[in-house]
Amino acid sequence: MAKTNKNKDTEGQILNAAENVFQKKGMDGARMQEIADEAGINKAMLHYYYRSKQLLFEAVFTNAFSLLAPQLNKILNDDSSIEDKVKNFTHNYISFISKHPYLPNFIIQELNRNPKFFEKIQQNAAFPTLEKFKTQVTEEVEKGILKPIDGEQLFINIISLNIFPFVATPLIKGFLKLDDKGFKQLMEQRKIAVSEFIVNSIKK
Amino acid sequence: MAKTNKNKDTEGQILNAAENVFQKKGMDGARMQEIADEAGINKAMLHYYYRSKQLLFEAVFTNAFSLLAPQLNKILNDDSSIEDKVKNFTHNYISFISKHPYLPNFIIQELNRNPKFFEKIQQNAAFPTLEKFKTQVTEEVEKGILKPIDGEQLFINIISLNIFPFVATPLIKGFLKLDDKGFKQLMEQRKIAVSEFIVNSIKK
DNA sequence: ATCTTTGTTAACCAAATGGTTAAACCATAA
DNA sequence: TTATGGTTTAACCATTTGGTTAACAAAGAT
Repeated sequence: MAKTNKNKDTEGQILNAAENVFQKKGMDGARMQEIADEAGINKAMLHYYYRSKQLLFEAVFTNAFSLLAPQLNKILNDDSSIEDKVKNFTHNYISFISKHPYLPNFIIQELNRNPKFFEKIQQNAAFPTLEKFKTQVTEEVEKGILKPIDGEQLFINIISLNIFPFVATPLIKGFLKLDDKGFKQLMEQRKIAVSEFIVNSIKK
Repeated sequence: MAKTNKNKDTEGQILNAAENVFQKKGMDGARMQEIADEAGINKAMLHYYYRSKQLLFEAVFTNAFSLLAPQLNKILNDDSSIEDKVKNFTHNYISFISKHPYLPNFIIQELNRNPKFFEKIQQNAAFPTLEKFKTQVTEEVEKGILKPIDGEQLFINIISLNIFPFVATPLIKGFLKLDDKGFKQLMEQRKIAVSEFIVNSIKK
């Protein structure tokens, strides 16, 4: 039933299927049988390749985060100005997430369920840190490029504005009375609207 | 085990316990036995008063949303200027959520699990609509009080900035290397930081 | 006092679920 | 051809879980 089975090998098929099911239903809601059905194989194979539901889930989770991490690095560790980073990140991130709509909610939800998972993703090679971004904000404020603002708060603001609509999609669609198409259009507009909104606020 | 059992009656005790468990673990992760234990009663009582897990869950869910709805009405249907509403809402909402930290994530998560629940909460008497807010933004833009901005985008921005940190708490705590106390302080600062950020962006 | 309704419990049940096993399958190297 | 090793399957198992039942207690109602 899986649409995009790039992998011919069983192990990859399982991971693909597990991604679909876990990201839609979460650890608690997912069923091993459903993953097996989606992969078109016997349930015992899941255990043959991944031992347990927990381990299969962890494979999916770290995999998911390693997709997201490089996106965050673009705003945190790129060399351009804050203004340019905001513009680029907003544009790129919304494009990226439109292709992986379940990703942010999945990660946030499972991190809420078990905050210790954060340690697991921290081991990721590309794990992003805030340091550079914070000093850069301080510098640009001192140089008079930006209005005074705390780097941490700005970081939270940027990711809030970009990520939240994709986490709370049903809520937004409900309040704004949008169907799938309308929501997509609105997110398309946000590529510019959000960066304008941020730049308007911080640029001197 | 429940800390705040204001209700002496069994039915209320069950609802309190169910709120605790459902909001922390979600529909799929919650166990009827755990709710019974938390309420200090027999599991059969849950079914005696609420028939099924599904119905008990729905009672908790609509209850939770009816706490949140009046908060949203403050920004959508209050009579003050946009600037004042932003300031008030930001301040009040962050205070409110600090007392109910599981609320926004619970609602968002369960709405993702089953988007049809939106119809259920729409029947709520105090259900907020966007109409007034949108026309008010258009008016203030025309009067030259605000820079040109779309009302819907502004609404999304406001709730994103206010809600997201409470939905993605473990992520924020991880990136910013904060403990509980540090996170609380940061949210306290946001009461002013967020409204400044928004007002800076939209005020002419 | 006794009947009736409501509340409460322990024991029980059927279905679902994660996980295991033993046998079969199959490619490949000797 | 036939061992050999990894791969796959159907059947099975133990536990968990939402839900039920029948007996019992408490409290009004008559």
